[in-house]
Amino acid sequence: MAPKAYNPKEIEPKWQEKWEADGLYHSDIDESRPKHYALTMLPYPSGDLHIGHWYAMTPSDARARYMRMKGYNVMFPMGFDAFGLPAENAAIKSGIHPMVRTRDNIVRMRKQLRSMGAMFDWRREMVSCEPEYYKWTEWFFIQLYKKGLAYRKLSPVDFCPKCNTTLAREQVWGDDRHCERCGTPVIKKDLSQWFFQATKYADELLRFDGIDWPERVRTLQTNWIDRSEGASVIFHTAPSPLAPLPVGEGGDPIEVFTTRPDTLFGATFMVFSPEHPLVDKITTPENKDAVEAYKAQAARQSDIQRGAVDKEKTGVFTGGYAINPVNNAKIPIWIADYVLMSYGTGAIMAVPAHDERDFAFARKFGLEIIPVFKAEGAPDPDGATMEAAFISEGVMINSAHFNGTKVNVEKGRKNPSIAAMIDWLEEKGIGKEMVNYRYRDWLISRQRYWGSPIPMIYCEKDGWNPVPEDQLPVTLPEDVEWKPTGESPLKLHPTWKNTSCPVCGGPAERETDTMDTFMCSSWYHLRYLSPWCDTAPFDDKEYNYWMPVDVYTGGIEHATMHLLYTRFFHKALRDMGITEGNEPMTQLRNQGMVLGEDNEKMSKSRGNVVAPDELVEKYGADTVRAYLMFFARWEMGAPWDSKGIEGSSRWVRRTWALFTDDVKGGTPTPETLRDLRRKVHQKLKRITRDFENFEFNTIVSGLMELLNELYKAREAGAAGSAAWQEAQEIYVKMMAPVTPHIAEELWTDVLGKKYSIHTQQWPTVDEEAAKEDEITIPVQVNGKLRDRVVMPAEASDEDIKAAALKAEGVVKHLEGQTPKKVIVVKKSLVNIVV
RNA sequence: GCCGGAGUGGCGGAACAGGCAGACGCGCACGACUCAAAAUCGUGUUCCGUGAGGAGUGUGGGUUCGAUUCCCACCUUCGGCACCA
Repeated sequence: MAPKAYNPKEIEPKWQEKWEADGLYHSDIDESRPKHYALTMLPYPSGDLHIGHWYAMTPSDARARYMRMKGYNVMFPMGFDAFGLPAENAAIKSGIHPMVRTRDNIVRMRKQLRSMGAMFDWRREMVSCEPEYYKWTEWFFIQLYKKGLAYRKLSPVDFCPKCNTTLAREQVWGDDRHCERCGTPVIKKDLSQWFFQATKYADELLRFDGIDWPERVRTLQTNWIDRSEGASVIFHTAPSPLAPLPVGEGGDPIEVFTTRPDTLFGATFMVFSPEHPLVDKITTPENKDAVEAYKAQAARQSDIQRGAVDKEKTGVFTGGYAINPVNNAKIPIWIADYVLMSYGTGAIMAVPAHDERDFAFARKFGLEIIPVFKAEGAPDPDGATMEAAFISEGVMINSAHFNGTKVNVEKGRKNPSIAAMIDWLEEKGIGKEMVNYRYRDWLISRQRYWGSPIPMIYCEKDGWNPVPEDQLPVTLPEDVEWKPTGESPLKLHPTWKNTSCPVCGGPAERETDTMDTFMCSSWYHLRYLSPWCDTAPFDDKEYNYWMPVDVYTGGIEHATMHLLYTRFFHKALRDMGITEGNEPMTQLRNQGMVLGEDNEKMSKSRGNVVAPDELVEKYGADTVRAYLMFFARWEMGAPWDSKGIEGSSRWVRRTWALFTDDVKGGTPTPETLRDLRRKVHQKLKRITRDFENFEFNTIVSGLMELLNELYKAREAGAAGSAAWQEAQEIYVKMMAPVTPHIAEELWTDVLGKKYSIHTQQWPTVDEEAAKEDEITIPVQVNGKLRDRVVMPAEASDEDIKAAALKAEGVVKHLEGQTPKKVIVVKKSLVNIVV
């Protein structure tokens, strides 16, 4: 019988259908086995599965399969993050309803996802734009509202004029502050919107106890939150010439945040942000024109202009004064755009002697500079002549009873001078220890249609109230007009917003903004637990068994957005008793990006997009899977190489040939069989380790090496022996997570083993078989390789040393000299020093 | 400026306790098979040198018998943050 040719087009759909029919990848609660919840970030249903999706999902799938073979009860679900701007923008252009388009795309992408041969349990699929899902997104909003974590605030927000919607801080990218989605520079708008109080959890979000997340992500999140320790100090406005008041009495309080309270005695002026609410009040008539002009100019400038670091300092004097609470000094108040309303309190105490910015400002405008610490032992510096702000360690001066206190470079209370000052401020009641964050509350509102409705109702009499929970979901109306107006189409709908107040029953209006889609993706891992559940967002039984997520995989680009939101969400729910544990995802791993062959990011406009469907058509899914795992370090990514896939294709076909060639066994020597078993078990050991460590490229290269060994062994007549049978079995089991279809075909049909390969146990290493009998030991003279000696594995160091000294290459290089020292590294190397 | 990755052949990469640098694959060269090509198989492939040999993991130093691996300083590059008080 002629061997059957390798035909992925036949075997891949065949097994996919059988696995599906048998429910092979269904994951159900099974208390007798340890659980493993493997999660890969869900796609947005843009229409086509991209090679990047394959790159992200294939190794995740392979590892989930490996864990299953290791004996875990594995859940590996898949779904769609289906709300969002692109569908709505497409609707504005084409008139096709986003729901229609999204559902069509999902049908196509499901089919493409199935072609990967991944072990997704499709019974657990969730789609975030379906009312069965967003009912619970709304429910969560209400829970957060009831817990006091949702609030409404009028605030300047970043607004994308092209997408016609507000953006969260993290959706604004780049130096030119452009929209994450469309690249248009954002503008500022004042809108009243919903926020979640994520900052309440800032400190906890900085802790990563008990979770195995990459250093890189932890750093990004830590920098994003940017905790800074210091103190809040209350200054007061001083009596102005127009309204004289006794010093220390009256005046408006001015709260400032400072990381250097120990420099308070050197605060010689204050600077307000031009938008600070007290500016108008303190400005004196003679300064009014200049102040107004400066405010107008600052307002006109974009954030990028204002934010330029090397920009020359600008500012104007308001005519107003403040009282420094530590020494009652009367100090002038200026406004300058280097003070931002969005950080701290929008006002600073300026200490020019010890802050570079304040120093530059003081020199430019001739303001007083008083040094309050100096290098130990140095003469007192003179504020009038010093050339730069002094920021190293030293001792305090010019600071009343603090003089002599040591100042180091530590932050917060670790610095003795700061600790001493904070204690004193608190005792005197003029300030207190405080922590400030760059992190902001989460802006939820989007002036858009295609998102989950915000289930809130406004009544003239009773204000804002949540929709009663038994009336959820608030569904999106289907008959809306697509107009890019900057308002939600829900606002323009003639009747949808009209409702009655849940408190008084009188006429009221619904919130017409919808939710940020990050809200949907903050809890999708919970919906996978029981998407069939209609009485709660998830079934507790499923939660208790499966959660937390054991391995979460996805792109690094979500580090400060999705991953931070989902952690906040989990912690907030925990505090309401809805979830348990401190973190939703125990282990996180990030994959890199597949670039185009031109080394650029893949995009339609560049024409460098690689279509996975074509590759599957040409090579089969197994080859594409193997290549994606092989061609780069997973966490790094690499540019696509269309020639390289030939290597993976060759490996798959050579594997097929090895198993299907009609080759009779010979009379192998015992050494051949011993060698074969050794190679097999050594590779098994390494590949097992690589699966544990997410090192997918070496898993495939290891399989390639083993295949080469199998060919050699067959050449030496090993076919048909027991060792050969074992080698074949272990080889197929090891390739099963990587190339599930061909592995199944070889296991079930070619070898005739019991279906299915994917329910087999991962093989165990026979350490005895893996051991080397003989070892080749490199011998160096002065660190340079000169010869090798072959020794029995159990040879003593003495024997190895003796043999090494006699080796031909060594003798030649010793040239009769006596070795000073001979280093024998156990079973690995000899170095002779002369 | 601050924080964090990464620098190894023509290319992707390997080296997992500090111990043979370049596994595996792509590409390339030569050979076998073929009328020929493709496919397949085989051999070779870090650089310099005919050779013995020498050099070599971004650069410069250090520790060590021995450093891609550890330490110090720097360069390049990618990503994040940035007048953050």
